[in-house]
Amino acid sequence: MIATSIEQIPKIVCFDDSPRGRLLLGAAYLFYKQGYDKTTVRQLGEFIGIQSGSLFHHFKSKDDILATVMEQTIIYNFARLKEAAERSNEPEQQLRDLIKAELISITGDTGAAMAVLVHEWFALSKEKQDYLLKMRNEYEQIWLNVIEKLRAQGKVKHDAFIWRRLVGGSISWSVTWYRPEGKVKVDELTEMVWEMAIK
Amino acid sequence: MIATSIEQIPKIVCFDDSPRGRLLLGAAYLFYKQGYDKTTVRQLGEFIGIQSGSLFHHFKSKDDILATVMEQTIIYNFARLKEAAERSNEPEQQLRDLIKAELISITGDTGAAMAVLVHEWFALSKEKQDYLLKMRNEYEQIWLNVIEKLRAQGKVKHDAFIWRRLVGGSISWSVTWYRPEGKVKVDELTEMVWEMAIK
DNA sequence: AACATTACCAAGCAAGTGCTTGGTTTGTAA
DNA sequence: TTACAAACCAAGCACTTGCTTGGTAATGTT
Repeated sequence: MIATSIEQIPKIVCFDDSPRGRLLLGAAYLFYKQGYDKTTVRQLGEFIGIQSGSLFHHFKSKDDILATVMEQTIIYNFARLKEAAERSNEPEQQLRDLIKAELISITGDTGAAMAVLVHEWFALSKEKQDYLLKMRNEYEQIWLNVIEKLRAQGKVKHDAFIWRRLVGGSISWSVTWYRPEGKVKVDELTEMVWEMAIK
Repeated sequence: MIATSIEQIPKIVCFDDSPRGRLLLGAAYLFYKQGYDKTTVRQLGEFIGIQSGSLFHHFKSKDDILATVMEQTIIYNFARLKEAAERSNEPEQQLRDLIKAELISITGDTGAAMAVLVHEWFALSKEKQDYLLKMRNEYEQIWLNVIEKLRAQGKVKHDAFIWRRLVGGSISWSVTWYRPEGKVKVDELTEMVWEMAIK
């Protein structure tokens, strides 16, 4: 059920294959599978094939590892969302692209890291939370821009913030049940969320 | 920001005011505020005003405290949902009642305990997960019954399971942002979710 | 070849963890 | 008053935790 070494798990694009990158990859996987607190530095060391003490050559604390996993994940998925938003000029299509991009972030290759981002948020220090929140706000701004265009066209009637939160909830929640290898494909799911959001 | 003794926090209906009940109330609060792992038995003891060792007179392990908090929460909110479903015979109104009931579970008095249920699920032993999953299934069945009625009327077109998960996601996610004491009232939010779900 | 940097090991420390133990207090009912 | 169980205390055990330290091997650069 749970892998015992880093060779057994799929790569994640936002982590390179330097020693540091592999460390982050392994950390993302273990934090995802068992939670941050239940993952010990000894276990993480063994997982990637070094002594636990050697971890602290790359990062100054376990906390720092978690924060870096989250930071890289946010940066990468921010870029992905931005790219999706620029793929079209037509708001309804833009919305479709945003939904799909976010679904892929959550259920695709970066899914484990994204889950860590949501689940272990409070394990972070307050300062790091604030720092990452700034990026999060930029991310949300992309959504809000599209929503406001849809509101101007009368296609969204509710408050933009709340609307985003309801739609975002549907998407985020998919981490708890959706499996990309299952029957329902991402495009279908995208369409269902899209219809619910805009009809 | 965070309370230091049990007198400062609001009661939760599913815990009585016996020593055992107060223990569970305090545990739900601390687990909610700081997470299960970061809450020590010493802190919990101090919070409710007894020695840490005395906790184990009431429960045989810290794990057992968490499981009991979750169990009581599920039982109580299962009853609440059942009651809501029986309030009307008209599916559209039933749906409204279900949405509102679940929103109240999550954002109202039992909110802290519900958050623990979601957040700390994997901290539970496998057997206890299985046990609680059975109750969870009964809970979901109430939803599915109403959805199937709506499908028969042609008011819901998508697959019932996925539909429920998208709507459930919107509702569950509200724990991350919604504050009952804020501007938006529960009835308004209910209406917004309802419209999104059925229109 | 000589040096510098990066990556790592082996061992262990200080602090904190859940939980146990043996005994004392408090409440309750006959 | 006596009897008994429930509720609790004070102390500490056995263990795990994140992290430090002083040193060695590997890697790359000039």
